[in-house]
Amino acid sequence: MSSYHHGNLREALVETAVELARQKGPDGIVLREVARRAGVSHNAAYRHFSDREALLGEVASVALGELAAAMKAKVSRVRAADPKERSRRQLRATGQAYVEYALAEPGLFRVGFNEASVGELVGPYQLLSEALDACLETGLIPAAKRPGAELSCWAGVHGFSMLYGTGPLRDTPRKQRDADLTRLLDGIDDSLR
Amino acid sequence: MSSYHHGNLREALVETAVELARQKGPDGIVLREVARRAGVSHNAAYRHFSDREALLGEVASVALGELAAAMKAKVSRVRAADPKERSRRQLRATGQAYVEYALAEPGLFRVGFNEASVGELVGPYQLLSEALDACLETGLIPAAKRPGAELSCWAGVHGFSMLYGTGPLRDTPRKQRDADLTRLLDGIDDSLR
DNA sequence: TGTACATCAGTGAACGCGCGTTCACTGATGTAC
DNA sequence: TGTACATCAGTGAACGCGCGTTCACTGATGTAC
Repeated sequence: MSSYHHGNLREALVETAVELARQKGPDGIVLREVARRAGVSHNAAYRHFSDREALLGEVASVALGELAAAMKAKVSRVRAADPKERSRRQLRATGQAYVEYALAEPGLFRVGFNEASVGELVGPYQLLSEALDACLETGLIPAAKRPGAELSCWAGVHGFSMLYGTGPLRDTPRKQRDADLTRLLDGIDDSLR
Repeated sequence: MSSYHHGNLREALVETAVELARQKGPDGIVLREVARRAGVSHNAAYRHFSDREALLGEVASVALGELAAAMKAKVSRVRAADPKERSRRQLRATGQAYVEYALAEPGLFRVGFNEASVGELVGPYQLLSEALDACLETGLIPAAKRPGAELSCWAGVHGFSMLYGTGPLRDTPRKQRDADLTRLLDGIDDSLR
């Protein structure tokens, strides 16, 4: 009786797959290994997911959810009396949180970006848009610079994440890396004035 | 007598592997498939490469060589009488060529970045540095902005390449994409003044 | 100039591995009467 | 309240596949004498 009906297998499989993605990235999500770790026969997953791809999609969704949550949290922690300064720091916070998440969870982050449908990106993207809107309202950035501003922000932090996360700059010492990130955000800042 | 001594197998294997990388990315470089396409038994490669990883490294090196060449070519094609304007356009050219290469050869590009040792990046990186130096000399960018300027340029174009190449924006229509790239480069431009 | 021989670059078979997916099955659950 | 039965969520075995790597081998090459 103990284990025939797991009761919560779908959720357990997703969690296990997420864990594997954390440790080894997209290629680490291997159906048989997921099943093994969940203590279930290797084909039980097919009761809950049509195939491996479907499970990957679920993991990607979790990853982007976490990313959005991290961004939101960091933004909400910003304190500043002056609205202009506040909007500036909030924009920076979105970028900072993005990079921090990508560096802390390189495997999950990659699954998120390889497997995400455009729709699932809505969360993080929306947060960036809102931060930019706020900067516009406070007058931090001029109206002329607002359209398409998402792009340079996103490209910058995404590129940074790639280069320092799994890319050729991955062995940069943390201190240097942090300084580099600050400079990158400064640059983005400047480009929007 | 025809085929026992290939004569040029090492080179042929690298070329074949490059071709596979072009078509399918890093995971497409499969030793047995490379050998098959080169018309040689599946273990012949071990006479020339210690293992699969060594072959991948060779492909990465080719990719980065191509990238550097494309950047160099585009820079050298810039024509402008005013030195300031010329340096500006040359800097843009490096970025543009980078993105163009990444989008035209997503598979090879990824091999280049997954497998490259820091040393092999020297080519492309150097070209960027030189373009920035030139901008400094002509007075296009102030001395205060020069240190570390490589970073925001690189992160920006690299992120763009990822998002539009294999990432979530990969289905953006070409026209839109080109406009987005122009805006990105404008932003980088602005951030350096 | 001819030839013995060392060296090199290939071959073919095999090892051990792991994967995703499908099939026919069976144990557990809960619901209708 | 008790029970027959449909349904659901698991199991175990098997299929077909392909991989990287190693082993003992053999055919071709070129060089020393």
